[in-house]
Amino acid sequence: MAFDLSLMPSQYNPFEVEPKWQQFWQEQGVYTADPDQPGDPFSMVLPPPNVTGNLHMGHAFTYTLPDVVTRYKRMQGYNVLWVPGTDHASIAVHTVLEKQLKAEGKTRFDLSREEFLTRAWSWKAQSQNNIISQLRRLGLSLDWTRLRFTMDEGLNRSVIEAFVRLYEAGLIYRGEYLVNWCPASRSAVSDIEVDDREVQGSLWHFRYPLAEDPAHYLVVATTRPETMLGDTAVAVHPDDLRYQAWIGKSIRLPIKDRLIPIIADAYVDPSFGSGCVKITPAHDPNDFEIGKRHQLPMINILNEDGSLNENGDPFTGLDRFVARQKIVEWFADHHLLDKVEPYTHTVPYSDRGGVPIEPYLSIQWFCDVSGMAQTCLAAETEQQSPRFVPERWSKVYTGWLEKIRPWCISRQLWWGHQIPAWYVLDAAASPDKTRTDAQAFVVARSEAEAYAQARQQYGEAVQLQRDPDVLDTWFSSGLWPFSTLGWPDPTADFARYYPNTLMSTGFDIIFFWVARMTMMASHLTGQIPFQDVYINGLVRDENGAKMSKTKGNGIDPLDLLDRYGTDALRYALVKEVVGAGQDIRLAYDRKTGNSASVEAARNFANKIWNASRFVLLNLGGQTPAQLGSPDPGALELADRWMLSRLHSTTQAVRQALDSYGLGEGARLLYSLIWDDFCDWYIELVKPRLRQPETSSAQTARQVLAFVLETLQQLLHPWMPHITEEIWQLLTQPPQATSIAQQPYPTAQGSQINPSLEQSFGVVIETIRAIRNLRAEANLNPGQKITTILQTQDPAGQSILQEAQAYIQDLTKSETLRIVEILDSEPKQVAAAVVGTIQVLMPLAGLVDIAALQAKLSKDIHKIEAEIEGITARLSNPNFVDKAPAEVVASNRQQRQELEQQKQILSQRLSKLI
RNA sequence: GGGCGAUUAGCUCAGCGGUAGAGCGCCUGCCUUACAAGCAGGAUGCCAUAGGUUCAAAUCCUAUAUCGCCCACCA
Repeated sequence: MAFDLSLMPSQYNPFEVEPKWQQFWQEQGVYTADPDQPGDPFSMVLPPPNVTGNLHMGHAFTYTLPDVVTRYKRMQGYNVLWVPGTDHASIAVHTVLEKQLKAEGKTRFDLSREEFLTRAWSWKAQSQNNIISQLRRLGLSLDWTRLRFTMDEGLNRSVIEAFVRLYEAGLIYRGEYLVNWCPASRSAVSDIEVDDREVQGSLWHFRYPLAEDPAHYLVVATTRPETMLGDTAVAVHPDDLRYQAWIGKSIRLPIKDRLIPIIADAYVDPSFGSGCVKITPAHDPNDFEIGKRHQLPMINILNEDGSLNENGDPFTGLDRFVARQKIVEWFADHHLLDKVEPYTHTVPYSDRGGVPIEPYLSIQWFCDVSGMAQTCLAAETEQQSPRFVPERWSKVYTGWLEKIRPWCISRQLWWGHQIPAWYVLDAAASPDKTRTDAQAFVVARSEAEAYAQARQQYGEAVQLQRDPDVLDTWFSSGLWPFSTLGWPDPTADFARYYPNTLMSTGFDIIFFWVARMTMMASHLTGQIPFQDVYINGLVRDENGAKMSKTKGNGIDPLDLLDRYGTDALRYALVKEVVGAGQDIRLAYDRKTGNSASVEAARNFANKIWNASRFVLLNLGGQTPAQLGSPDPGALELADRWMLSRLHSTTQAVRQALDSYGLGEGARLLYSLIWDDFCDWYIELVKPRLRQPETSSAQTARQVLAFVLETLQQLLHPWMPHITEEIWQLLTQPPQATSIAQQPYPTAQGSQINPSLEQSFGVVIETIRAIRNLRAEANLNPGQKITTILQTQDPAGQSILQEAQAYIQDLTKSETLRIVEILDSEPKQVAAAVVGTIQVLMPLAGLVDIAALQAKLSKDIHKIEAEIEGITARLSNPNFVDKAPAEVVASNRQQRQELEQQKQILSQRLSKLI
């Protein structure tokens, strides 16, 4: 039965093949994990993409890498679970929705919380569908039956449980904190929403008179004069000799006429400015820390909209920037303005509001993570748990844990997990976040539980109001490795797949996410949540710049998928990866939308496709199983060479994959498939297949079938779709099954033959030399020639004899003579040397004597230079004494060979003249 | 200011102790019944600079320069 060619057009079409198998995998549940099945577990959770917008190139990269690992592990027989999901991303979703509201001329405060959340959920539904279909297009082997969302019912239960447990352990508390406040949007913003801009400002130097002696003053400098209204101290360095006498005395604060102390704190840099710093604990993070150290009062002078409050008297009601001017004028008028300098400094701006943010004192919820951090540090330094790949990221992780600070977990937003704390209402007052409040509250898993608790403590008539704030998104993300497995319930998944085997993510979220997961997990589950952390770098644009929305230099992965197919994009991204954690640059032409590197990968796919087409055309419809294994005794030289290459590469690929060498594995297979299999083996086997009835042809078919199937399995982790298609066409499995479920090829040491590979290399070089002579003589491709190979080396003789038919065929030599000694000397001969083999091509009337002469001379010069180098080395006694014997021996042998080559070339040259 | 990467062919990058490799691009021939998204052949490199270790350095060490990232940011 002949192969139906219509199944394989001469160009590979990923757009037909890829959706077909994505659907097949889904329908067959190929990636659905079963905890009851055998096999060592290999488990991962997908870093959940935000439910905002589309997948970008970073996602394509950071998700393809672990997919390669996962597919490898699955084929190795592990019981694999890879859990997909999405993240609710409080801030990002708020940003999107509030932008929509703004277009309608509203703010979220014009809506009820319920109305806002309804909008948020519908946005989420739409966005999640979009993202899921894009993840599917990447061909990721995720278990979709276990899809989670960080705000779904089960995860909400995990979050509430975690909060209550941490609270009950005394690790969650309320406290004062300076948040980044955006006066324009009247909300707190996170650090990542703060955009540092360099601005040309001024540094104002104010004189602060001493209380007991107004004639003397200290000079303090500030970039924000209005904050002086909230000053509660002036600080100097404790060792600063200039101010020793002042420490402990008081300043009479101008305008406010308030007495504030002069304190000593090592934070102050004596060499900067006057060495005196005004301290405004309620409006500056550093001052806040100093204020706490010295128990200074914290005076908030601002309203939520950035105007001055009653503490800002006499400027109450003025905008902060208007007040700034007034205050500067006041100091100037009172001869207390020492000087004004132009000053360039960075000012934090709100991404959302586009105005400078204010550090703003408020009551927030905190998590004391210091104990967890210590546990994680000990695990990392003592047991390398988790193990970072590459290892250098471990330092980033431990460095952050070492200087850990309390984690502010409350956010003044609506979309997210609402904090499970209820305030006891006394005078029907809502909780006031701007002052230290002594308001009573209870923390509980539900409102009913909260009331039960409150009634017990405060009597039956008690009324409760839930804290309106939500938790930092990273709080739920921090539970992701175990909340997705059903925690806190003792589920089968949790028992089987926790802790995870691998966490694969970008370096940018080691702090935000990886450390939060290890800390939360260490406390709540008593375990580090994953064994290995594989850190990937960035995908940079064609100029090496980081892709970002603001720069607008992103490259849309969907465009590249549409143009080249999924396998091509996957392969192009992974092939670039060296070791791990290295950034990659993606070639891209912004005008045409072409990407040279993805195109090269697409061409590689097409090459595989056509090689498979050739094999299938020659197998007569038989599968590898039907053809059976070749009789070892029937294997010919090329067969043995191909099998050796296949097995030695298999070994190298497995070694690479075992140490996360994903790019190296990709490159090894490229060369095996394109160079060894296509350029050499298929070409060598063609003459045998022209006589299909012979046993030589049958052996070739058996080897071709076996090698092709093995290649698909080897390559499958990188290019899952095309390998599935070819494998199905080739093996025609009777039942629905996927290549993803086949065992990964194992290398058989008995088939690996280095000396065969080496001597076959001589054959290849000889063929190349003959082809080169043909090309230089400008012979027509069809022109038949006679070739003479001369060598006295017995090993050379024997390999050439064995490969005679190959050489003759691939060089179109009508006659090929292999001799030890040249009998007759033809007149006009093109010549070259391979090792100790002399290659001669009699070409009466066709040889350009002058050109050949020049070429031979050039070769001789090159060899002489090499001989000189080796001779210098060998005549150095230190080298001969100290270098390993085999290195010395190989140098000697090399020199001998080069001398022979030189001799042959010189003879040839002399005969030419 | 502290830390981490990178610097190899025109471009993008491998190699990481025994004197250089790939893909793309370029040049020359080819539509050779698997593939022109291809085949054959070819040209191209003081491996950033300066020291050091070593018999031997693109490869290890130390500085320097340039580029890039992260963290902390002096009122």
